[in-house]
Amino acid sequence: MNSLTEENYLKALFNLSQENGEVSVNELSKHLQIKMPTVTSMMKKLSDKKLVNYESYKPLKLTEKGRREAGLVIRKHRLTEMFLVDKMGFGWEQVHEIAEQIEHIHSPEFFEKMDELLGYPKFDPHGSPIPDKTGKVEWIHYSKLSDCKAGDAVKLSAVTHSSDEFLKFLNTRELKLGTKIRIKSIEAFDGSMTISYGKHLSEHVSCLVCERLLVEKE
Amino acid sequence: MNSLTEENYLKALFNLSQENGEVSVNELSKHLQIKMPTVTSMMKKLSDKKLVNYESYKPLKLTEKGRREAGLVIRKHRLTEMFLVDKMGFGWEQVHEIAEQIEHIHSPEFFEKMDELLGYPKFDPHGSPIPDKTGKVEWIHYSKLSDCKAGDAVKLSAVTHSSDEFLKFLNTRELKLGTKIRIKSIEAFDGSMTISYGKHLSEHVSCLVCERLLVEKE
DNA sequence: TTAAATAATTAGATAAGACTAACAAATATA
DNA sequence: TATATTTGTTAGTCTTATCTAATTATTTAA
Repeated sequence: MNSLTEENYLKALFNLSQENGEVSVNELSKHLQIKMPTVTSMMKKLSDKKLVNYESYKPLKLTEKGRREAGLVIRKHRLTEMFLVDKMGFGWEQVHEIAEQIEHIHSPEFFEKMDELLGYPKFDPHGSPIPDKTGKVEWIHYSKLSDCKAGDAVKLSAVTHSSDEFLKFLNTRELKLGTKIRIKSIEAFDGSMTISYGKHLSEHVSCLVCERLLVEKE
Repeated sequence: MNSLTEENYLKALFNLSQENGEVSVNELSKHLQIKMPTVTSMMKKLSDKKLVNYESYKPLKLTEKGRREAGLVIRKHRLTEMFLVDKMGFGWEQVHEIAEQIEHIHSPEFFEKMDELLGYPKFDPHGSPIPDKTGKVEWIHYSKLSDCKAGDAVKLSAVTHSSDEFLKFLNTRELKLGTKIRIKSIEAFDGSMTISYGKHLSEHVSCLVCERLLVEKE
């Protein structure tokens, strides 16, 4: 059984290693807001538990076991977010903080019941895939809106950040998952875009926003 | 902000001091399964935080502030139990363990939403009153079934123990809250009773069980 | 290719919350 | 009332998870 703290390290490693599978101590330290020596010592501990491959001065990698256990925590997080939105009436911008706590509840029955009541959902309210009961996650490769070209027609399928402020911003612009977007133009010097969707015929969005929106080409 | 550990001590003090308002270190130690020296030092800490009136070798008493904060934890526990039973379809014997964990979630909105979805319930699935938003609880004085006389007709209104095994036992006997019970006879030597209710015309229940059933006289 | 900057580790300290062993106070019993 | 038992406290240790300061590797830049 992993402690709440260990679960948080595993989850962070899982999320950070999505790209290349490797994470530096420094990255992990910054992401968790925990000083590097503390991270180093936890990596040794998780290495003893066969959850992380750790060698001095080498990048960190989750083992298969570590990936599985991290996946199970993330499964609980995402199921919870879905439950809060679908069954309790929260907005997608409100659920991250609550799920961050509920993901550590130890009760298979509780999450089993959520899953059942939700009808076994495959994605959470931010478009992230929900790992299966073994902790495995189907990795879907969406494009960033920022990587699209002027003229492209795409569908908003997920967001990469779940902070309250960012999602509230999307709410004010009426940008939600499923929204069909057309890229009217891209500013060459800062990567910001002018897009149209629904009733919004001409909205300007910054590069930062574009990088956080994941889309599927139509 | 109290730690999870502190919350558990407060809650235990609250529950144990229902009778006379005072609890001994020994009692608290046994109830929490934590050795006495640990309890003593935590009492000093809670005393510094003005949550407990602590003096060496004197019985423990929650302060007004302590009672309020304990009440708020118990409110979260009982709202959760109600939610699990009413909105998620758990049995009353399954919810204690889960609520024991969820009661420590820090999110007023989460419990506010539960309360709203449940229609502001006054009692949990075991008949215990749910403290209000200030942590205050309406103390209702039911009788123990074991204190009733032969011939009494009563209604089962609450149970004093929420363990899985005990509640499963009540399930098998189809004893639920609201059940009208008539006491047919009482064994003088062990206090066990023969009772009738619903389709059960003659059930024998031990003294231990009678002490855990709270009833209202009709 | 050496010096500077960055990243990582080691060593040692601290706080929370648990423990045991030993002692002291209060209560119960002979 | 004197003694035995039970209850409570003190002192000191352990573990987990954090920190800072100092040191060592590695990487980057001159």
